[in-house]
Amino acid sequence: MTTQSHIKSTARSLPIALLRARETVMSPIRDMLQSIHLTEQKWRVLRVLDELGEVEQSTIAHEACLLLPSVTRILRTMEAEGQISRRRDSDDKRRTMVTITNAGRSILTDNLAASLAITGNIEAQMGQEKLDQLLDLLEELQAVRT
Amino acid sequence: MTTQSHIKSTARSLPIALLRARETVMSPIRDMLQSIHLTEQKWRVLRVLDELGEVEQSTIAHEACLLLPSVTRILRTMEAEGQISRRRDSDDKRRTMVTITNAGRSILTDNLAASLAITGNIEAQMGQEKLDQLLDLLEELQAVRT
DNA sequence: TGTGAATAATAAACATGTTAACTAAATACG
DNA sequence: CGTATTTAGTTAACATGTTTATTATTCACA
Repeated sequence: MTTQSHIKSTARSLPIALLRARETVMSPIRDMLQSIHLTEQKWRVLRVLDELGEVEQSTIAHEACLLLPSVTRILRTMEAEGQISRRRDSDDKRRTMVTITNAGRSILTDNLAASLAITGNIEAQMGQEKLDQLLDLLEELQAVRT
Repeated sequence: MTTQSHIKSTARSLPIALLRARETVMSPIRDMLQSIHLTEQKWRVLRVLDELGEVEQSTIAHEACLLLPSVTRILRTMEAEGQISRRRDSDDKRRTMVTITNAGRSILTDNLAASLAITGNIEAQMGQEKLDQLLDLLEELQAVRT
């Protein structure tokens, strides 16, 4: 028995449970990313760009769960490193359109096997069905109006 | 069609899906915390201490998904603000034992109704059964060896 | 069509998180 | 015993994220 104030256990607190689960999943991924000198944030940007093609910076921010000022700084270094390219949109000159370069895409493909191994390990322990179910529920949760 | 490199969509990427789902859930909670001048991290520390009673700082770090240097800094200000108290363990003088104070516990109880309302809203949209299922799956995922 | 509001992005100041090095205490075990 | 290793916590330097203000451009609509 503890001194608890009749509050739901942290394991049943949705934000804490999501955070802890994410830490578990990210641990081996962080190891992989560290070995290729890529931050978690840059990796998400590459994933989003690979998926969506050419998009504006606000879209990257939204999809990769980053704030726009972070995106500005991150893209500046990613452009310098040749992983992405940027151009001013001619229709709306406020917009900067961003695309992944071949070099950027190579980073993803070069590490595809390692990524699949990490996912495979989790799938082997939880079972494919449960993992799919979890991803379905997470997608549904994302769609909730808050 | 996009330029995609045969990589699973980000919505089916476990770490990205967990992050996005967490952003959805945290949005109203962040509003609540901002109104009581509490950071997300301090809120997690209070939740963990309320749940576990007196624990050492490493335990807080592990349970609240924080690094030890962050815990050091966070606890220093929380002690100054009277939300927690610390004492040197007499058996093992390396350890610092931490407890939540009544003032700290009050912060949790004072905001219990608001927290329940946020959870209630999500539950109303997803259904209790699915939410329970999601929490079960998240607990299971946390237990995976990586 | 012109003027106020909204939007995209950036810059600067600040807060927070992270890494590496360090201190103090405890443990392992030769 | 006593010396090497491990552990708990802190500090300091650095990297990253966050907030607020600013600029440039476009949109809304009177």
